[in-house]
Amino acid sequence: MGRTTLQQIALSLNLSVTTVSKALRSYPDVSEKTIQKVKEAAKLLNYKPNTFAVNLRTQESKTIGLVIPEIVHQFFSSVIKGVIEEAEKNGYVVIVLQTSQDFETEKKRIEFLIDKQVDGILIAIADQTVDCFHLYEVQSMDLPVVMFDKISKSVSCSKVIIDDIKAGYEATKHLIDCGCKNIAHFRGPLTSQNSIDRYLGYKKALEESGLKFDESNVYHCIKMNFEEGQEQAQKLLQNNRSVDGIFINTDMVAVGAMTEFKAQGIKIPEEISIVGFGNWFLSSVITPSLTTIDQPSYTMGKIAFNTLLSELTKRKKNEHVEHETVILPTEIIERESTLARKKFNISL
Amino acid sequence: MGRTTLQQIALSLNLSVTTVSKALRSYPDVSEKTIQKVKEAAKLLNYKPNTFAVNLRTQESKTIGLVIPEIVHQFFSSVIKGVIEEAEKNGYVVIVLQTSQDFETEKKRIEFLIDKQVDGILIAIADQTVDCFHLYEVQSMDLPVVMFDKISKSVSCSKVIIDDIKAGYEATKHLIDCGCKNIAHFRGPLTSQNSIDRYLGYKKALEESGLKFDESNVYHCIKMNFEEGQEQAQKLLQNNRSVDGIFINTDMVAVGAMTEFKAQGIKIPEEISIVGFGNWFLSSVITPSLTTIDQPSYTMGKIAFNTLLSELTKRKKNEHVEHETVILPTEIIERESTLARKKFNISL
DNA sequence: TTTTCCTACGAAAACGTTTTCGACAAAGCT
DNA sequence: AGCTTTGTCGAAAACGTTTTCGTAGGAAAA
Repeated sequence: MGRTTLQQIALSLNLSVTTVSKALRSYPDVSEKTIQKVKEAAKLLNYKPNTFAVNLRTQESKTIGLVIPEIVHQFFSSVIKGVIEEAEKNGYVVIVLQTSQDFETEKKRIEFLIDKQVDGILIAIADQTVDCFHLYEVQSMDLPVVMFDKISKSVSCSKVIIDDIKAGYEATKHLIDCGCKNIAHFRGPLTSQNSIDRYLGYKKALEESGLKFDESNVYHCIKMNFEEGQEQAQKLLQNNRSVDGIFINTDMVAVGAMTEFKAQGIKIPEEISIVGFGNWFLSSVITPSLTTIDQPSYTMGKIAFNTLLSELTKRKKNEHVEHETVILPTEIIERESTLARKKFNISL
Repeated sequence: MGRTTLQQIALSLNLSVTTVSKALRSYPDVSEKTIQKVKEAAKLLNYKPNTFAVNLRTQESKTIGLVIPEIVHQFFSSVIKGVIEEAEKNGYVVIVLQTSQDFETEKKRIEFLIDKQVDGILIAIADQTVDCFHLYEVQSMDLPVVMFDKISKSVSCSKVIIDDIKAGYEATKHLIDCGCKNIAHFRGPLTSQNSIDRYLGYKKALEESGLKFDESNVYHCIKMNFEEGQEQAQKLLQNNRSVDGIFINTDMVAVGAMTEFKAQGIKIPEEISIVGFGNWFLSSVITPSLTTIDQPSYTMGKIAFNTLLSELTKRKKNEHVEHETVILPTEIIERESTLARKKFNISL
């Protein structure tokens, strides 16, 4: 009973385990005739190699770890999908783990993956992550690491990202083109490279257009959720009623802000234009629909896996691996939260 | 170099591998003194058991498979989160796989998991799944299966579900209480037990309230996405303009339908009241907000894992395992898509 | 004929654990 | 003293592969 083993095939054919093993992998030092015989017998007996034994012998698990801040999240769940699909195609298994944006749990998750002996790690680091010693440790164990989306410049590894500065610049530029004169920004955590770059893009667009940049127009979000969008919107209304446009770090916060503005009777886009980030599905169905920056998530997952895979295969062949940084394109999606004002300008 | 092994600890302490192994697991036949010595040395040398060897020896992987129709999906991603969290607490690893609601890929995924030698499988079957031989096969290999949410009555295993009949009944009852007289239903695939039960609940509510049940008021959705919601809404408008309430199988379809109704200038809830299903986040932020049925997803994932875990531990102890069916509570969330009409009735 | 060279196969080690079974001493009991 | 019990430890087998190294025998070359 149980799984058929090489042993059993060997016995049934009067061959040795060695020959059977080699035959199944089409070694050149076994005759074509026996290769056929063995493969037939294997199919007949429904032979499946014992993963545990193979792993132990080859010292690799065909398993990679995927570490992300949140699972229930449109962007990251799309990444998961991309990674898993690509992994499955190549016979790899993915262990998905979540950090809840917390540094300590991130360290624990990495430790867990090392314990489980994955072949490599794909990670989008937590916003709270400040140092990356836990990743250096991974690398010191000779495991390849590929970072995507939420990266740290301090780690020397392959990366798959978007150009957040450019995206932030274009989002802000769009608001300027719509005629906004006093543009605020809801930014993310200070430690997040995404937030930093989008903020820099925002600043650059303002300065290039001759609009004054005012630090008091920048609002900080930490948790980046719906409620924080509402809170910051309230704060903005208390501070400065002359703001006529906002570039918001992420769609979820933008939707929170829009909900608050609507509740206070402020008209979007007539009084305030809003640009979000991420092109979440919900941004297309809320009223008014939200202008936003589309960023690839599914393909980012696919590409991230494939760069990791290529590092893995190169290592196996003892080839030199060159770290590469892939930058994926973003695109602005114009919708109602800015459209009206643009029309208004054109008619002038 | 590389990982420290039992061998190395044994050597450094002048003990045998056997004793070291036993000491680390605190066997009773090794003295307290050496246990301490060994554990110290293990910590000092940063010993981590080699998973591959342990797996091979114990013939278990501490890994389970999680098979779901879609990853990028509010409900299922929450389930994933629940499962993974609970698994991590218990030292288990989760392999997440997606079927895209397709029967053939479901079979392939199951095969993949068998190949990878998981200890058990958690599954929400695809809508297109008609027979469950692939699951019988899993069970015949002595692997426990637990189904959740999307189940098949033909499989004898533990299940974690909601009472879809009751939920469908209450959704429809709510529409009736709001004064709707001609209530339509957007149902899901014929092969999905969820859809069947919600449909039955809808029918039951109508009949109990003395409203006529009309099969032509039932619209079939297959893919259950936004676009289908729009299409069915269009179809409904062409067929029958006297419908004043709809119970829609899932929020995403409901949002599609609402978008179409709004585009056609039909007022919600004044002309048509709508109840969705699932309490997706977006249903709370669209205009008007959507009345819906809240169903537990995160806890469903947690409970599903734990019932699987208990089956696994019982099997290891050679205890008899009793299949159980856990039914989790649902709750109706009343929002604007039905609220107004209710108020109107009260004022009469 | 002898030597060399392939071809096709197998023995055995290794991967690192866990567990069974014994061994041996010391201690406890008639 | 003889016997059993108890407390510690280790040898060895086993899990199922993969790979290194041999070897037997026949064919080709000398």
